[in-house]
Order: sequence, then structure tokens, then C-alpha cells
Amino acid sequence: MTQRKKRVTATDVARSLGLSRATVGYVLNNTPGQSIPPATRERVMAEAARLGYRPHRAAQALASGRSMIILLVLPDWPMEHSLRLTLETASHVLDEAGYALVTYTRHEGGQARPLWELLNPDVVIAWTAISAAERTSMQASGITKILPVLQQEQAVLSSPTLTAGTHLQIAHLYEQGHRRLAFATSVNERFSLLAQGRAAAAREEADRLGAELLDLRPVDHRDGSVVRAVREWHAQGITAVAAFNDDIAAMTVAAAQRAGLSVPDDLAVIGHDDTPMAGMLYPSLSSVSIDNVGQGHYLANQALHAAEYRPLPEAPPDLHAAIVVRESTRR
Amino acid sequence: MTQRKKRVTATDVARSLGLSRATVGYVLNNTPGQSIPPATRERVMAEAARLGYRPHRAAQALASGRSMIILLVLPDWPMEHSLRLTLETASHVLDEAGYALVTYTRHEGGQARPLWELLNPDVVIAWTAISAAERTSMQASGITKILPVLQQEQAVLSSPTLTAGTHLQIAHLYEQGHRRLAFATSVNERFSLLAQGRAAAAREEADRLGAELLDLRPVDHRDGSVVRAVREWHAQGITAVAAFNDDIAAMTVAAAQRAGLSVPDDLAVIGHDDTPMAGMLYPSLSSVSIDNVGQGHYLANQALHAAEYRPLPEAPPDLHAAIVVRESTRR
DNA sequence: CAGGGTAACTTTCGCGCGCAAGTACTTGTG
DNA sequence: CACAAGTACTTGCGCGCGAAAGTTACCCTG
Repeated sequence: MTQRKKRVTATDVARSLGLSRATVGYVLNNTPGQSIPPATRERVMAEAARLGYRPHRAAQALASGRSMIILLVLPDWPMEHSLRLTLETASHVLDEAGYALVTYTRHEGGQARPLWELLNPDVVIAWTAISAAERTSMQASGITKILPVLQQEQAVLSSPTLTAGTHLQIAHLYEQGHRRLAFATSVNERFSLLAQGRAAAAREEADRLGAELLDLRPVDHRDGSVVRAVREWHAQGITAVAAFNDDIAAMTVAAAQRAGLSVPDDLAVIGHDDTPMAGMLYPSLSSVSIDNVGQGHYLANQALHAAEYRPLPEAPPDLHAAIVVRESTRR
Repeated sequence: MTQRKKRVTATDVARSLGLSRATVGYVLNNTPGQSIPPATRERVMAEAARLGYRPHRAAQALASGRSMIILLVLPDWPMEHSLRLTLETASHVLDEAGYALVTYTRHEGGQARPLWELLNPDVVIAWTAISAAERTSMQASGITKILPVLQQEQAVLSSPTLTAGTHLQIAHLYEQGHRRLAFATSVNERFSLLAQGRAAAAREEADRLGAELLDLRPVDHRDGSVVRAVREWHAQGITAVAAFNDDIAAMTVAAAQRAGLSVPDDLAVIGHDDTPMAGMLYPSLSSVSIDNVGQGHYLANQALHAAEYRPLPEAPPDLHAAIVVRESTRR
């Protein structure tokens, strides 16, 4: 009502105090190398608070050349559950360092202009690899700090972050006595790269343990391919299935039930990501839970390292992927 | 390698062309009221492209006073599936108008500083109501355009956008011949407001139709309350349950199975949101699908209206909530 | 009591851009 | 041929801030 929509600037604070803008700036920024008596310092702080001063981010960004924005590029995967806590953690850590974490999900259709052009982030950090075109676009927008530095999709997809859980799945099924296994992935194209990485990991782990990974295929409920798959697996003597994620696992369990098989007795099934749904079903779904908080910290620290050369934590994140045993694999 | 990390500015383009910066600016911004010959216009465009000129958003924001950022504040609900397409659509529409859509999810812990302070968005648009504290904080950050304008939670929560589907659920169960109904909600505190709104809608619809909504309670699988609920419902002669969302519905179906009941014969269950999971289960889950594209357009147009006084589309969105009938309610 | 040193400031510049207000030159008109 | 009305530009200010470089006034030292 009373207050006009004029924004309070540092100049206002200075004028109201009879000081220069520079002094106010030094106080507000805690600029090192300045000798400002505590009394003045406090007067400035108090007056800034009284007037409700807020630094103008756009002006700061222009003057300092840094936007304090970190852009996280996410793949076009539905991954809300496994990501929620990670993002919360990361954005909290970054926030404390003064950075804003903005997420950007690529879509197949694509934006006319990607978010990095519009936001001028200091750092772009990608969950998976960045295509050459994207990298070029980012560089053209003046972004020099782009993570991960890895160019090859392969390198990223075989990274422990994304495949550790798959190893655990296979190991768990093996421990439960299963020797003839299958791996079920998604028909969703969006997942294809990740699915390949996990399938490879499954094969690797099975080989290592001396189990047989006899089949590996995408399944879907709409075309009946899950039910078919389940029948064939059963016929082949396969007794356990590791799934790409909890959705696929749930689908597989449902298909087994439709085919008159019992889970886990005729077919054991394990999912991945430990979504809330896993515990809700009947039979409840064994799964792999990921250390989302750890991931979040790791992500944030990577970003801070790139943004301002903070030391990167020595140890790569111990991601504590862990098996959650529920009914679908319990003997 | 060759190129320094210097950013190309409009001044560079002007100098390289022997023109003034203003002329270049007029061309690049298509500023009306200027008479610039097509030849010059093209020279400028060509040179800008050649040098790889990108406007510096922070400088633009400072000079124009507008950031071209629209911030969408989301509630702390897991709602990825029902939201994904909405967001894609909205951000696409906004993108074409030159705006960037950034989403911000509030967390219980909360950021030290909310995103609107850091981004200076032109418009903040909230999925649900904004608390007085949030509104104050936004206004202090110099944001004047805040949507929705409604202050009361109630008004928002009883809005058709959020409750239309619930009406459909009850109507569908009624049509299938069910007269004794229950409504199952989530124990998740995050949902409480929305759950209340939907529960009220369920009651209203049941009253309207002359059905009995005999019970209405939060259920959970971890404390055994779903199984208990299912048993009690069956004992009371309740034959159908409308659930707050697909998760709750899936949980209810599983509990019924555990209790030895058959779905839908002993108990029909319908979910809400039509998540991908709904079709995957056994029995597959009837649900309510929402017109996400329509919602996205509506959201975007609301934002554009606030941002630059574009006409608001006359008709409020006809949200095409629709029942998807699957096995869990099929007679 | 000149000189240097320092605390406590202020003046000033530049970030890149939008845009209001010029200016010089051309063309049309009575 | 004078003069208004364009055309095709340019000059220059201001957005709010960070921060380098400058300016006092004061105190201490020898």
C-alpha cells in the first residue's frame, strides 16, 4: 500500500546513512582488504535490513560475471523417486554456498532454446553424458564449466553410480540359490542407453559368479510381451529375474501371476530403485535402494569444485547401493 | 583453442560492421519505430551470426527490468507422472514466447533462500496456494506478479483442476452398481490438504448420487492399516473403494489380495492419475487420467497473461479428466 | 615537526544492454 | 527554393552492482 514498487538499492542504503555506495558495498559483500570499523559495519547492516535491501541478482551477475546458478541437466527418464532426495540434498548444499540449483529436463521435442542459454549458469552438470551438439551450444552461450567431462556415453553408463545396483541384484539372486537368470528391461526408448549399461553389468556379474544369464529382453504389458517372456522363462527353467527398475519388476510379477506362476516360488523377481510402490504390492517387491543423500552431496561438491575450485572430496562417493529384501525374492 | 573466452557483445558486432551499438541493438531486438533498411538489417544479422553473438541475459535483465523467467512453485508432492506432460507443454509454450520456465519444489527443510530470491522471475505461479510468508518473501524480492491470486487454500483445493477426477471416480463406481463405498487417502502429510479436498469431493458426489460413502481414512502398508481397512470394509458390506491416487489404489488392491479377497469381485478399486504403473499390475488398475496438455497450456497462458497482459483465454480449461476402465473395477 | 603509514572512507570505472533523444542527410511538396 | 517530413543512423544515459584506484584525516616515529 504505502510502499511504491521501487526496489531498494545499495545506493538507497548509502544515501540514507550518509555514506558512499562503495562502503556499503564493501560491508555487504564482506570484501576482504578493507578496513571498516565494526560500528560502521553494523550501521550498514542494520540500515540495509531496515530498508529491506535485496541485492539485484541481474546487476550482480552483470558486474561480477557470475550468475550463481548451477544447471543440472537431467535425462528424459521418469526418475522422480530415485532422484527426489538426491536433488533435495544437492540443492540444499549448493544453496548454503550461495548457489541456486536449477534442473532442466530435456524433452524429445526440445525447447526452442535450452535453459542454459536463458539462465547463463556458471556450471552445467549433466546426469549423463552431453552430446556434442549440446556441448557446442553451451560453449557458444559462454559456459565453460561443463560436467561431466567425459564425452563417451559408454564411460558414463558403465559408471558405478548407474550400474552398482545391477551387480547387487544378480549377486542377491545368486545367493538365494538361483542359477538360471533373466534380465528384463524397458521398451521405453528413453531408457535405452541406461538399459544397455545395466544389461551389460548384469551379464558381467553373472559371468563372474558362474550363473547363467539366459535371456535379456525388453518387455511391455501392452503388447503381451511380458506374459510371453514369463512363460518362456519358466519353460527354460529360469527361476529368477532381475529387472531394470521397479516398474518393470512389478510388470513382471503381474505377468507371472497372470500366467499362473507363483512369485517367488516359481519365479523370483527383483526391481531397482526401491520406489515407494515396491513395498505396497503383493507380493512386495525386493529392490535396490540407492544412497540418494550421498549422491546429492557428490553432485553438489562436483558443482562447487567446478564453480570455484573447491577441493573435490578425495574419495569418490561410496554409493551404498543396498538390497532391500522383500517377498518377491524371499525363499 | 584459438578463441579467447571473451564473450561476443553487441558492441563487437557494431564495431566489426562500422555501425553504432544502438543500430545493432535495434535490429537485434526488432525495436519498433525505427527505420532500418533491410540491407543493413541483414548485414547486422549476418554479422551477429558469424561472430556467434549471444545476448547477455543478465545485462538484458538489468537494462529492461525483466528477467524472462517464470517460476513455477510446485508442492512437495510426488507427482512426477501426472505433471511431466503438463510441464513439457507449459515450458514449450512459454519458451516460444521467449520465457524460461523454471520449477521450484518446496521442501519441508526448506532452502536457506528460496529460488525466487535468486532468480528474480518476472512471474511466480504456484500450483497450489501460497502462504502469507511466501508471498511476503516474494514481494520483498521485488516480485509483483504472483499467481494464483487466491489466498485461501480452500478455494484452490476445491478447484475443479484437483477434484474433478474424484467426482468421476465415485460416479464410475456408482455406475458399476456399487452403493456402499469407501475413500482411501494417504497417510503422507505432504498430501493432507489435497487429500482433504478430494475426500470432500468424494462425499459430495456420493451424496449427490445417493450412494453411501461409509468410510474415509488414510491407509498405509507399513503399519498394517490397509489390510485392516480392507477387512473392515468388507465386513461392512462396502464393495468399492476410490483411492486418492494410484499408489494408494495399488496398496489397497494388494491388501485385498492378502486378505483373501478378490478384486474386483469382492472389492472394486479405482485410482487416480493414471500412472504408467496402473496398467502394469494384476489386476490392472482403473484410474482417472487428466488432460495434462490442456493443463500445460492453461498454466502457460496464465503466466503469459500476468507477464505481459496477453489476453487470458476466455474459457477456463476444460480439463477432460476421464475414467480409464481396467480390471480393478470391471464387472 | 616533516615524513611515512594507515584507517576510513569516496570517486570512478566498467559489466552489456535498452532505449530516449539527438543529428545529418535525403526526399517530397507547394 | 524553402521547409516540412522522413530516413538512416549516432550519442549518451541509466540499470545496480563489484571493485580498483584515489583521497582524506589522523597517528606514530625519529
